Amino acid sequence: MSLEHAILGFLNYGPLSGYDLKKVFDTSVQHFWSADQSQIYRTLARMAENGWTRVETVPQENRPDRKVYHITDEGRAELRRWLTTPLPPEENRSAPLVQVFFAGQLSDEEVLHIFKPAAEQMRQVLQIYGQVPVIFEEHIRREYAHKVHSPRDFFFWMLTLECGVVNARAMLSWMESVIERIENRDYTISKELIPNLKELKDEDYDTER
Amino acid sequence: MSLEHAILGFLNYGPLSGYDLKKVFDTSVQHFWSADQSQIYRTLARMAENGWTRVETVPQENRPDRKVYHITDEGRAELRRWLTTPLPPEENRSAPLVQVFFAGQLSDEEVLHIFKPAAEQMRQVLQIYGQVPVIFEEHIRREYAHKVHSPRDFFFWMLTLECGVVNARAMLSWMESVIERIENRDYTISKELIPNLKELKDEDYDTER
DNA sequence: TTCTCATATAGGATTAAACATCTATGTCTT
DNA sequence: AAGACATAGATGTTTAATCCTATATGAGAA
Repeated sequence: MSLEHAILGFLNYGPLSGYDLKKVFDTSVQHFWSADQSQIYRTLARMAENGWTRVETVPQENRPDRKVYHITDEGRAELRRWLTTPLPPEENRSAPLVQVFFAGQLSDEEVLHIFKPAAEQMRQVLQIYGQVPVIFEEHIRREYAHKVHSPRDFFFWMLTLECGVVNARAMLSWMESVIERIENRDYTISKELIPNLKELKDEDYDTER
Repeated sequence: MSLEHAILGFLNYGPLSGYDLKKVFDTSVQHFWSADQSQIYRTLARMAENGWTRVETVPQENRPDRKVYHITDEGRAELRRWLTTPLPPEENRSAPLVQVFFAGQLSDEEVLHIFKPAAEQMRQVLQIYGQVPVIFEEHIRREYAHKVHSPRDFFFWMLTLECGVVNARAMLSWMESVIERIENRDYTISKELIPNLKELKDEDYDTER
């Protein structure tokens, strides 16, 4: 699980409570790792049992005590171990691609009715990405200034955004090319993208159905 | 859940057993939707309770009975409903990006030690994608020829591959650009990709640590 | 005055999935 | 003769995550 390691990564910049962590997740990594509030609390509790974190209970008046988590030496070791370990290839499950795979069972109009909102969604994602650095910088300047260590840290933070933009642009232009082909009733596959494709001949199809 | 709908999609081409389905998943959609064997059986059982499928038990000698699942009218209706419903935006969790985000805590060499295997992995993925149409076509010609309906069906199947290739290429060239920048100790963010980025000045950083 | 928002933590229920293991047997290879 | 592989199905356990709800209270807005 990476939630644990993401938490360790943040705690390594300084101690935080569950509440703090939720805010940090939402304002910095939500574009590639969303975290549920209750999940954060539960994970934090488990990590304290593991010995990766140490809890400091800060009493407050008229409010539940803040439980501030500090990273321990074991936690730091685990973070380093994980950060330097190449990850096994992810298998990405994509529900939209399931729709595409079975889209032959729909009419052209219905297919476009799926692709057009999806393309529009991608454009919105790109817009949101455009605003992430603004929000992120505000946040850094206000509350977390003391946690920005160096331009090099900042570089890696922004790389994750770059990755998102690259991805979203690639998806968008692919979707647009699909929309164009369908509108032109041109059901051909890009030879450039899929070179090993032999064209199936008519006799390969069961035209009975 | 899309596993249900993927199963409905396949059953709509013709009745299949759990065992058949596992093979079909592994040879056609594994590049964007892997399915666990036990998960398939359980889902199939649930769907039969739902009324989306009907079970036909085919006795065999010296072997467990085959339980062949047929799609019902309700199942077909549900499939259509789902296929024509635009999906809410997916939030993609990416453990590798978590590593990138916290890579500032590592040395350049250690970062390259993550990125280089990742890039190599991507190249392999692209190689595998190159062979998918070959395997897929063999499969179609042998066992599932009767299930290929039309060039249009085939078009959508191959679109899912196109998408994978587009994605993998985008990721690979991004990774290569990151590797290059790090090797040159050039920690700059692409202005073309992230235009809204104001450069942080030295006084914005806490140089104490 | 009521309502929402912010602060702060936490438990219950449910879900999708992964992982391991089990039951049977036929065929093919070493 | 032993082992691997294919056929065919199924259960138990654990994990990560989501959703909903509960407990407290202060501050500010409608």
